[in-house]
Amino acid sequence: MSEAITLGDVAREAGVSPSTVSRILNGTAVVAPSKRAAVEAVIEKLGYQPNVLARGLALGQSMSIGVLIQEISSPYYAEVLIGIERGLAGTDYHPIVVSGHWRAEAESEALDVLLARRVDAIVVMDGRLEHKRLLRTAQNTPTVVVARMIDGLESQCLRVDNVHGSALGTQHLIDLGHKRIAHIAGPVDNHDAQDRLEGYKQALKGARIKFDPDLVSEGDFTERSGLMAMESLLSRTSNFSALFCANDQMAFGARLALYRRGIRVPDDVSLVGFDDIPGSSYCTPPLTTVRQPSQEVGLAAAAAVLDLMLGRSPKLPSLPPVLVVRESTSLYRS
Amino acid sequence: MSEAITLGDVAREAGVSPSTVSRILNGTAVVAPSKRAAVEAVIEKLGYQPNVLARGLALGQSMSIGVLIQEISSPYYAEVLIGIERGLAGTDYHPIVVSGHWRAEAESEALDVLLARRVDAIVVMDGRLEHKRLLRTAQNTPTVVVARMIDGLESQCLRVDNVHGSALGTQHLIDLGHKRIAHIAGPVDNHDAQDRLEGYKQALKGARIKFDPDLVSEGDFTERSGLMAMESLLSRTSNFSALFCANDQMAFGARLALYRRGIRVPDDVSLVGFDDIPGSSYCTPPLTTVRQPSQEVGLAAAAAVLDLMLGRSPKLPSLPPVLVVRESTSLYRS
DNA sequence: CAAACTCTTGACAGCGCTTTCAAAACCTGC
DNA sequence: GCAGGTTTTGAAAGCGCTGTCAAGAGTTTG
Repeated sequence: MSEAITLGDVAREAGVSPSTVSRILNGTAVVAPSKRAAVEAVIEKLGYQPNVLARGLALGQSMSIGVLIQEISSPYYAEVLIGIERGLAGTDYHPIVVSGHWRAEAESEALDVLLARRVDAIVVMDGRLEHKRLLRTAQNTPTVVVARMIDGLESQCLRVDNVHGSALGTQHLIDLGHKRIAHIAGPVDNHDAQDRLEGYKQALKGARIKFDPDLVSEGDFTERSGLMAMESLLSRTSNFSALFCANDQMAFGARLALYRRGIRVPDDVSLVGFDDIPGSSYCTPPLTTVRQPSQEVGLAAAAAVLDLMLGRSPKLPSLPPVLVVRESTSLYRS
Repeated sequence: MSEAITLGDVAREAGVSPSTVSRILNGTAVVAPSKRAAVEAVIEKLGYQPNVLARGLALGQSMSIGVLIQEISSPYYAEVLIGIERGLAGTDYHPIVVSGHWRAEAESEALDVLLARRVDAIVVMDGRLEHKRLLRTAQNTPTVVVARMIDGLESQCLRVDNVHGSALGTQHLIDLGHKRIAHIAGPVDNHDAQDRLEGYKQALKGARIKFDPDLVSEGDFTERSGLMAMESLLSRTSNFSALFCANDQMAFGARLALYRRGIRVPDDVSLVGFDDIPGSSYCTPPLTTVRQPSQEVGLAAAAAVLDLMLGRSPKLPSLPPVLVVRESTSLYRS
């Protein structure tokens, strides 16, 4: 493992001072064309790459943005991550991502990892980390919170309108003539899940369909939980013609439960999900769902932290969810 | 944005020298219990967190492991990433991941990013980066290559036996009585894709079924390409009763194409995929597939770089693919 | 042609930490 | 109670880079 080449090596080889090399590298000042050429030649020859860490130490900037997500394996987060990656492309900042696994304690440790690496800004996605901790962190490090609303940090929270999106999905079912619409909700302690349940209720109310608690079952956003929620629902009743799930992954699980019982989608029951993860357009039948603009969320989060670091107040666009009608829903027929 | 607390602050506050604090932090030497207690109290009180970057500079180690993947959105990579994350948990190392998007140039830039950050080791997954570049990099930085075989770096390449796995999947179809077995292959220039095609051929040969080029169609590992490949295949012939896809994502696409034509799975055609990504057990019908132990791959890669950094020669286990029979395959009936 | 500038350059301190080295403090035992 | 040995501790240098500052080189002007 040969030692890496340093700026000093370049300087010596080119017969100039380290300062000069630094200036050329950063364009901090004008240097004589001849020296510039010489230095650039040496850099090329030696294959020199500046040490970002050392630079960061000197500048008091690490040039990295911490991203705290819950599960890297979740397609939804993956999409947002892509957005962040793209939003940071072209800048000298790079994301470093850690996962919290939906456990406050693990999230806290993950946050420590980011802080210890002196990330210049943080994007926190979802999770159960205490508000206090988040507020304190935001005080010292520019922070943007996605998919959560933290009191006292409103201007740095980026959320899509889940209530509205959920109403959209439910309304679609209502428009197709369905009256008995079941719902598989997310974890009760999750803000998004609550909002989606709320949107479902609102849409029902708007259509003068009375809310029936028996028609809702709870999952935890995973496929597996969707399957189980569906089964528990079916064991209670099969008196429904449509199902709205709080996310696509649970919709997949539910769809499998239906398949197992020989209940056809959309012929026997219409199915609507939420998120529009990449797999949703390729399941059978392609899933009608409420699309969350996940990449755009990532893009916006990246833009926001960039703004924050420049001392500007970030403008967080409102990203409206939209209904994507595919093939898992059809007209109600008795 | 208040300034972060430094080791010096702690030292001053505790009335000891920075060296002493450092020693306590790292357990580098014995210090008087009284001072240790004092320092620890101050650390607690101030909420001090060591600056990993500064520490890295002094030590010549960044405490981070670079991971070059192709697409963060690919479920397969996501799984491997989880493995790496877990394999690194408990150490002081942390992964920093960059994506190459299957483009040699982008990969090269991504690698530069890692090198500029002076990562202590690198895990390269797949991709099209030139061997030369990889070899040169490996010379200076401990490197493990996953899903590729680089001449001259064999002992640091981790691959699963794709030929064997593919034969397994094909053989399963043969065992079920199928004779006309189609194949949707991956990109010809991809090593894994080649091996899987090879395995398919070998299994056919073993069963004395002659290979029919008309029955293979090429995709690029995405759902979309699977759909298109299937359509092009179907436009050519529908004289097959089974389909083996080079990965699960293409299997999903193919499955959709079949669905669109009203061809039932597994009743009309049996379907086998490769990888066993998380979604595969929750599609309808759950997909029979050849499981790649992706998390284990990540775990092994992590263990290997850790070994490499300690100067030990890494032991890369051979991780055999296994057939996972689910519900997308059934006995051949004419 | 010297005075008065302006532009380019290098020396040096410092970012937060570790580590070497030598001094200070503490032990032995005689 | 002190020589000799063993710990514990702090001063200082250094990791690779940037930024300040003042010196040096180069221009312009009266």
